[in-house]
Formats: sequence, C-alpha cells, structure tokens
Amino acid sequence: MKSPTPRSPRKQKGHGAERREEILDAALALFSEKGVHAVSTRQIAERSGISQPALYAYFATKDDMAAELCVRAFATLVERMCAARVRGAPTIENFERSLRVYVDFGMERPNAYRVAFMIEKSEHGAFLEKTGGRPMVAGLEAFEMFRDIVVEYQAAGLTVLDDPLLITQTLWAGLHGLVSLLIARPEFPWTEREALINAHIAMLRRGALKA
Amino acid sequence: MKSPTPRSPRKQKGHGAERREEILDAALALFSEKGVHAVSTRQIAERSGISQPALYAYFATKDDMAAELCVRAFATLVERMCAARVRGAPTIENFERSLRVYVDFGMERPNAYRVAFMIEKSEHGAFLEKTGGRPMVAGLEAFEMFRDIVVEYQAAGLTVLDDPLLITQTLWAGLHGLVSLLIARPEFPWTEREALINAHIAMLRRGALKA
DNA sequence: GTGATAAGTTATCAGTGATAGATTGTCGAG
DNA sequence: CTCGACAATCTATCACTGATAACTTATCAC
Repeated sequence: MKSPTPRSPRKQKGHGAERREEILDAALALFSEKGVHAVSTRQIAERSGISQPALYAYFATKDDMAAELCVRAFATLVERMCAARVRGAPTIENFERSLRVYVDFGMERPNAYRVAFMIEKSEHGAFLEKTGGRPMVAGLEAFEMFRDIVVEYQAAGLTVLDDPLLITQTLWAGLHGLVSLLIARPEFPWTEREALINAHIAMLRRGALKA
Repeated sequence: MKSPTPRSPRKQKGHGAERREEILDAALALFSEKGVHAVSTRQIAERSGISQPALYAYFATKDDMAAELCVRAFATLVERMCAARVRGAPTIENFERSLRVYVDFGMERPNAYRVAFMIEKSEHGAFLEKTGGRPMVAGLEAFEMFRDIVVEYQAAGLTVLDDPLLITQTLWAGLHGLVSLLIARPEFPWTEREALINAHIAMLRRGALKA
C-alpha cells in the first residue's frame, strides 16, 4: 500500500519548487540581457545561487528553460488578447485595438517575445522535438485564439478575404515583422516609434478589412 | 626603398584567393543544411579540405564568414530588386511584383536571409561591431533602394500615406514578418505557401496603395 | 538511531571557437 | 644550385561550453 500523501518535498537551501522559479527568473534575466545562446548554464547557475549541474535536476537541457519561458510568454499573450477581446464588438476601432495589444505585448516584454518567436533552433527541428513540442502547442493555442477573433470580423462581413486562416496568418506575420525588427534592430534609424506602430497597424487593417 | 611589386601570392595547395571562396562555399552549404550556429569551424574546415586553424588565416572569426555571406546576400537582393524595378512603370501589378522579389529572395536563400536579418546578437551590438558593421551598411543600402521604389509610387500619387520612410519601413516589416516566420517555423501548419504569399503581398498592397 | 531518498556537490567528458609555435613549400637573390 | 625569406599550413593547446557520473549531505518515515 502506497502512502496516500503524494510525497513531501524535502527542501534544502532552495525551498523546493521555488528553486525552479529562481532558475527561470535568472535565465529570463540573462537571456534578456545577452540573448539566449550567449548565456551559459554556468552563468544561470551562478545567478541562481547553485552549482551548474544542479540545473539539470530541474531542466533536461538549456533549451528546456527557454521552452518553459516561451510557453509562459504565449500564455500571457493569450490572456491579454482575450481580455481585450471580450469588451468589444467587431468594429474597425476594436480591430486595431486588438492588433495594438499584440504589439504592446512585444514592446513591454521583449525578452519573452524574443524567446517565444525569435529563438534560433539549434538543429533542424531539434528544439521542438527536444522540448516535446510544448512551445509549439502553446503557440498554436495563441494562434487559434487570434483566428477566433478574425472569424468574428469575417462573420460580420468586414473582411476582404473569406479564408480566416489565411487572414490570420497574414496578419500575424505582418505584426510579427514589425515587433521582431523593433526588438532585434533597435539601432536601425526607425521613424518615431508611436507613429510607426500606428501606421503599421493601420496598413494591416486596410489590407484586411473592407472600407 | 620598398619593392614596387605589391607582393606575389605564393599559393600552395589551395590556389591563393580561391581558397577563400572554397571556404565560403563550404560555410554557406553547411549553414544551409544545419543553421549557422549548429555548424562548427571544424566541419567547415573538413569540407574545405584544410585544417580548422587554417580558416583563421582568411577570417578573423566564424561570425565574419557569416557576415561576408550576409553582405553578398544583400548585394544579390539589391541587384534583384533593381532588375525588377527598371522594367516597370509604377502600377499595382509592378508594385506587387517588387514585393514578390523580396519574398522569393528570402525563400531561395533562407540562410543568407537568416544571417542578414534574424541573427541573435551575442551581446549588445557585439555582432555588428565585430564585423565592422558591414552587414548593417549593406542592409541600409538595400533599404534605401527599397525606399527609392516607394518614392516612385508616391510621386505617382498612388500611396495612401505621404511619408515615404514610414511606408517603406512598414512594408519592409510586413514582408520580413512573413519571410522570417516561414524560414524559422517551417513546421507550423501554414496554409498553402503560394496562396499565403500572394495573400500577404496583396494585403500589404491594399494597405499601402490607393484603390 | 537507521535506511531511503531528494538535493546538491565535485570531477569529468567530448566538443566548441580561437591562438601559439613549429613545419612545410615556394619564391627570388646570389 | 643553394639558401634565406616568408607565406601557408599544420599540430598542439587554451579556456569555455552543455551535459553526465559518482559521491556527499540533509531531511524524512519508521
């Protein structure tokens, strides 16, 4: 007969599950500063206050840390877009507001966005396989929610095209282009950021919605 | 008195300057197969038929090889867009054709595109500094040529907005979003590629040009 | 107490980008 | 033809990377 208590966590210096969070915090901070593949596991370990091999008690690989951060970033994005969605009928203004939520997410959490969308995979598909496809699943979930929004506008007869998948992928790609470039190339001589974002969103809206 | 002959190149097995090209060929091929940062200098050396340290007689760092390929890629892009430009008046069809040239370039040379636009900087601007900013300069040159094209359409009164810089940056970002995602996330359940590209380009055109 | 086990450690592995110093091959000068 | 000069290349090695193995320590149930 097995003990019904699931198992009491013997926490030592690091207080059990909190240690995992500490590692993720350290990893996110370092990834943000230097980029994912320029950060070593030893740096993460040092900032977490543990030895480098101890990381591997919580994560199978370094990519798994990035994957975990990626999943969380997607969750936050979905949360925000859902929140913005419920309080708006399908109008042009609300459409642009939805796109703006996406851009704002990227601007406010460039680290999360970078890990989620701009990660350099180490081999052909190795990243996704190694991490069990969890970031991919989270990404698809976010995408489906985005598509649901598009379907609303399509049902209201506002879209230029009929295929919601096509519209969604096109819009997402359009948004991603601006966000990723603003994050990855801050030294580029961009025009004033606010005007640029507004112009970009307006262009996408004109391309996707009627009139 | 110095010898007026600038210095005769003593070529050994590798025939002088040809060796450099051989290295770049090997690097490009390997980068294409596995992605830039999954390829080791030893692999490049082996395919080039020389020892690994011998690479450093021709390139200061591995990044420099990528940078050289990047600059050449930009040159090719500019060349192609120029070629497409000269044989066309500012019409909607030619506008879309220009955008298509950009997308095709990314699809045909994903590694060059990756190195040029999707590189993860190892430190704050370290990549650009290390490589003397040459990829950046090449990129700006390509951007200016892109802007020149936009100015044509604006002069013809076809654009929605007045600021050509704003239009160009917005269009470029829109194109980059699709291209970079198609390259970086090939496993995503995209709709049929040809239809997707066409829809994307059409959307950008509707957003940028009048009627 | 005492065995079991979770958590953490030190020591080590193969592989990486890059460098130092010895070695080879080719040239022009005498 | 010999020989110094020097470019080109090699072998050996460095510090560092992600990851693993084996050992030690702290905490629990009994």
